[in-house]
Amino acid sequence: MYNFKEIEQKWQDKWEKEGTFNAKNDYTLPKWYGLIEFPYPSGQGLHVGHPRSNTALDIIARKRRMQGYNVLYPIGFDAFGLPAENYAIKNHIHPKIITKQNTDHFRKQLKSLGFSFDWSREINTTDPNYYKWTQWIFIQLFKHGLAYKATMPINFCTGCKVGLANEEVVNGVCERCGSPVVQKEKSQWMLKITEYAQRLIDDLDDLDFLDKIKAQQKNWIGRSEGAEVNFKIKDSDDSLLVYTTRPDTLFGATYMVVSPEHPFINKHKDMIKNLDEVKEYQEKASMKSDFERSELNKEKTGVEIKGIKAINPLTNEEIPIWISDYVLITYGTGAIMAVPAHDDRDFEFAKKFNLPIKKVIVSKEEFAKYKVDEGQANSKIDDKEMTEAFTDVENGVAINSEFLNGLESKDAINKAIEYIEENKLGSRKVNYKLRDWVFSRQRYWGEPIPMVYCDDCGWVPVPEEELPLKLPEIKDYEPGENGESPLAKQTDWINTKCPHCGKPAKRETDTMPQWAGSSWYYLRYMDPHNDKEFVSKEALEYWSPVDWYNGGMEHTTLHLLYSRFWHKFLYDLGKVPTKEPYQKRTSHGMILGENGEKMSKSKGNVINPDDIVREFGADSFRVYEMFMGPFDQTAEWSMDSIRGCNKFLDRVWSLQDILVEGDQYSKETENMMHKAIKKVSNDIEEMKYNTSVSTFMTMVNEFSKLKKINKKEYETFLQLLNPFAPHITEEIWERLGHTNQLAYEPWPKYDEEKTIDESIDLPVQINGKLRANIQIQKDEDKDSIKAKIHENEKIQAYIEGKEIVKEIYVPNRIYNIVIK
RNA sequence: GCCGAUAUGGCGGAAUUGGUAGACGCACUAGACUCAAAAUCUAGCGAGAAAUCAUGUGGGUUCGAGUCCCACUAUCGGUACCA
Repeated sequence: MYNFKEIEQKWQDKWEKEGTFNAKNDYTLPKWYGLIEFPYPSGQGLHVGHPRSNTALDIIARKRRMQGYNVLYPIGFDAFGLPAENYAIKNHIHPKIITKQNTDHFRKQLKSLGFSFDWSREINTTDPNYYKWTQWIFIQLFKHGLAYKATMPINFCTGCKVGLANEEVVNGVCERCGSPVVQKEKSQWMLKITEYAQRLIDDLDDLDFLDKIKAQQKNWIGRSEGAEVNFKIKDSDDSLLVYTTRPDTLFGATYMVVSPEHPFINKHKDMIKNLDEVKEYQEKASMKSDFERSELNKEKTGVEIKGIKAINPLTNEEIPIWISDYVLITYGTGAIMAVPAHDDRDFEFAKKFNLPIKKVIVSKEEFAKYKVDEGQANSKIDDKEMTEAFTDVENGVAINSEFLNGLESKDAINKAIEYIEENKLGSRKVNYKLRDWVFSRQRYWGEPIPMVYCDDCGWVPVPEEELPLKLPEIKDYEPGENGESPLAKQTDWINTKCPHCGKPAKRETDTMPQWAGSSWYYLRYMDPHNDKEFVSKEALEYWSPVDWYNGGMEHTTLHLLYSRFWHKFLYDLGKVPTKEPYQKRTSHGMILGENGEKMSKSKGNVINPDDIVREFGADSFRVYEMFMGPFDQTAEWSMDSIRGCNKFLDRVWSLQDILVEGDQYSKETENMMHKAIKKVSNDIEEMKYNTSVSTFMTMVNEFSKLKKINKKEYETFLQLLNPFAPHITEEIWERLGHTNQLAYEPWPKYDEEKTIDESIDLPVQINGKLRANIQIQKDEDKDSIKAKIHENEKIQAYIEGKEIVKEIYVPNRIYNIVIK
């Protein structure tokens, strides 16, 4: 048994003292920048999921150093956030103190795992020297019109008493506390991320992100193409604008629907005959939480707005207008034309309220069957027969639609838009699901938004030379009943002078969301102690972009999107040199408890990394997390398995007992050594760590079998294993007589020639079934192989008396005889 | 519903991308060492008496399919009245 406790402490101390892994400020060297998501220092301490990500990229960082790169592998803490604040409210301890305690604990835990972080660049989002620049970026956004105040119906969590971004609402309840979320009108700071929607899609093309991550980004942005069309209101100059992706179905629009919040209703209240009924419906809808609204989506509700009719611009028919909450004010124009025959939701609504259903599209098969002639209305297809809407764009042909008749849906859409534009009825339009980012939080523990409101000048940013605008020390963290920030009670702090005109003015009391600090942290690492700029130009030019970013799948939509947005904004200002922040993004799978369930305190299946380090050592922990399964997939924790990894390292240590001299690979191992170097080198790049570890195990088995390992072999082995198990390998390296550290030894090279076996155990199949193996030389002549095979007794027994149809030889791979 | 993924021994998982299915590890069994146990070491370990059968199910392509194609099923993750 090797003494991992002593060894790991020894090397960690040495690394710390010597700053072994600090990135060099020599900008002439080839660089590599690896990034892991900086942790939120929770009270629970490090989770076993953190080391999975950290070890994976640590391995790459360590390999890159051995390959001669100047490596930046930084670490910091994303320390603003609700848990610390909620803890503060409960226990009356300042979040700053909690955060400091948690951060110290995290730092100690991370250090005990031997990650090659550059601790000299540690950052913390709650440090005024850091959030100074977060505030600075906000001011730039404001100055360029991308930050604005708007009174918006926002998601309001009844538990946290705080406005939430759409992203923080899960199934209608608060992502953090699980309380119901209701709609509330509130003046909020908003960021115009929608302005970047198209670029956030387009620029994905040049990035090396996992496909599923790109897909998630695109889904979230949710681009759709269609048209906006105006429907005239009868007996009025007004019209109602709708958005549709299916302008080819215009002839089938038999009614319209507006969302309960639509201004149309108030505007025309004089014409509405059943105003009370409509108002009552509006009221009911506003009382519903998001949860109820989606919960009730099975059963549609609505009220007809009586007294007002719209005119279908293509058929000139009068159609009714309804109000219903299945139409959302936040998407498109907040109003729709309903085509019940070709939209599932409209169909359901029409069935319930007995509205006409008019079929204007049939499937290609149906179209062929009825031989519907172009330009001819068709009565053979009975609208009443429909039991569900026909929505397939790929397979539709227009009917009963005058000039669209006979066109396939895709062409019909284009023709319809052309017609609409020519006749000034509307225009082509692209829509996105993505909405502007609600950037205000009515909370204490976040970056103060550096804005001042002056009655005369409006919103004025805090002058940049006054940044950071520090978060004031307060005692009461409880948010106000109406959802105001706790800062709203700090009159001393609020009252200030207008930076513009000098008159008395008031500070913004909302703070930034947790996403803010993490939207640009990768930039600060490049130059963390700069007090003149957020990063120096030289550092940016040298380190940009992040070469490889790894983190959890839970952050591949929002965090990634938000930081890409900020980065693009900074790029437009000429402040950063690249269009995108991260060149490559990968994600690790979750680690579940031993019972296959998500680790949680309540389930009692949480594994504490400290216990694992104490019992097996950091190296065993690291090796196990890499061995447990494919890196990008969910894996269950197994104590038995980690013991196996610990045993493996014991055997690595024991190889010292069978060490012999030698400065060349021995004959018996040469082939294996070259293969192993190749395999491990490639595996690391593809994050196939589990098979790298099995390669190491196979090597140890082989050396044990040979009962010897020479110095050269041992050295190469240690070099390959070093990124995975840095402490034990450094220790043995030293014991082999080296005075330099393994961490900067050049990565071993392999010779392709020598990875190829000289003699091959060639499988021989008959009709695709394995029947024998024969020994051949590499690239042996086919005739010679054929002769050997036909001499083989086993084979002869099989082909005796049978007709040989053909013989297939795949050089050096397989030989197959087909018989009848 | 939509998007994405996954399915291989008792278990975690390998398989050079169409070429010997089950590498490596765990668990298990036997042996060595020990008074004994643990640890360690050695050997065995998909099913079947065998022919053979086996990579979620059913088809297909091929000399040859875990891998490719078609149609399903199950599980997991994300998302959802987005017109």
